[in-house]
Amino acid sequence: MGISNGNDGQIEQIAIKDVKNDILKAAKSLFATKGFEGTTVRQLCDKAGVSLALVSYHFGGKDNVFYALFEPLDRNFKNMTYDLTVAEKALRDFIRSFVIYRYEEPELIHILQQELMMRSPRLDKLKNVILPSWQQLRSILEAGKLEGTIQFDSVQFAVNFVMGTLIFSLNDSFLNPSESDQDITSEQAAGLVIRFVFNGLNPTVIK
Amino acid sequence: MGISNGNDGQIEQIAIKDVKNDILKAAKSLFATKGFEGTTVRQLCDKAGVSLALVSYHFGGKDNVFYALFEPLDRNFKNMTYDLTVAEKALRDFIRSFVIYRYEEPELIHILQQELMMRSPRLDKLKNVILPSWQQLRSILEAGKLEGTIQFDSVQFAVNFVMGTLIFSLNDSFLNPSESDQDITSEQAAGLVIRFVFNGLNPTVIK
DNA sequence: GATCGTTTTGAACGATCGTTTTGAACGATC
DNA sequence: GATCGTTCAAAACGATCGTTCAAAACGATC
Repeated sequence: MGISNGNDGQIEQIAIKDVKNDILKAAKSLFATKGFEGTTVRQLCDKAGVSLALVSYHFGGKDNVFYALFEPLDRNFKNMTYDLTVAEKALRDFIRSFVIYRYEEPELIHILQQELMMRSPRLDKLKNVILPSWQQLRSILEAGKLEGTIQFDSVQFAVNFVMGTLIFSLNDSFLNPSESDQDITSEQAAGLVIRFVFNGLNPTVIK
Repeated sequence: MGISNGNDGQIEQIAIKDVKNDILKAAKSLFATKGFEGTTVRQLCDKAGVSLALVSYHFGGKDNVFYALFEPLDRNFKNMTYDLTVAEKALRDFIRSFVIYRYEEPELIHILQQELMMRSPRLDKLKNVILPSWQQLRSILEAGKLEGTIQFDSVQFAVNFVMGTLIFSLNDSFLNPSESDQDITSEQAAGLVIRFVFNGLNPTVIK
């Protein structure tokens, strides 16, 4: 589109190619609802309103559209650290930031869930995105065990438990999607998950 | 193959068609590892060691192979009830039987997980299999809330939390499949999940 | 051993997949 | 205004998808 409105090309950043963004937006939506394999390039281009050839032209193939979706997410997750001197608080912060991100980018998180479940061949290249946060969670849990504020036998199971709660508990109803639409803020959602993780269904007062 | 070893045809039950069973076995394995869409009929028949046309001939199509996988599971889940007068025990029993089934049929459960995550178009016909157990869980949780032994705000989130823990916490490590192979019995696994569900990571003595 | 229905085979079908090709349209530079 | 590289649209590409078909092979019955 017509960039460079007389100025130096410095504002190029905000006006880059509509087409690439349109494809990415359509891909995010389609991959989330129909999965990667379930989405065809033609559906993608139809939804994006661009010609069929442009996926290959701009991205070099369907796969690269997928990977391009997670590049910003990769950058976001790189520089996250938590204070391990108080593991309990670190875990709360971890959950909170995860839930908040989930509210900001529900489709990306949903795609990640699908790919994890499918053990898709694309996971290899997604490890950069996923591994850091899982390792941070693992560190937090191990610190909490030493601290005595967190209890578990197997770190592996504990990590999976927390991740499972993060991923699953906030989902809409799988089978009665009608009765979903529970409007809660990301802060409320985070509190909910935190209580599940720390106390399960135990009917004790939460501190 | 040669059935009817001189007797009446009464033992037919154990000797039914090799081909159909071979296809089902191959399908269970392939669908679990590569997903339904990721599996081709040709791979299926190769693995089963049968000719390409036999999937359509015996089952009438790839889809019907999929549904046939869950017919026995459907029958199993129909007649399950739990004593709701003691919801806490009912929930423990529910979790235990789920975990045990998970150990008996890990591939079927894994396929179900995938289909749920994908919100696949096949879920409609799988509702017969899935809905009953989810509704039972829901009933148990609601009974427990009345009883005062189980605490939560939204039934929906609570159901998802329990299911997420059941499904996720026992998974092998998604990203380091090497360090999996944690050999625990289904009884131990059930105990683990029960503790997660009831107490989370809370470092309190379990009763 | 001829005849029947059932099961299996190999080849082919039309449809659709992701990708490539061709050439026109565009804006920038000289 | 001619020429350049970039961007886009239409058509076509080979490959592969799930399924079907005609004929061969099989087992049971007469």
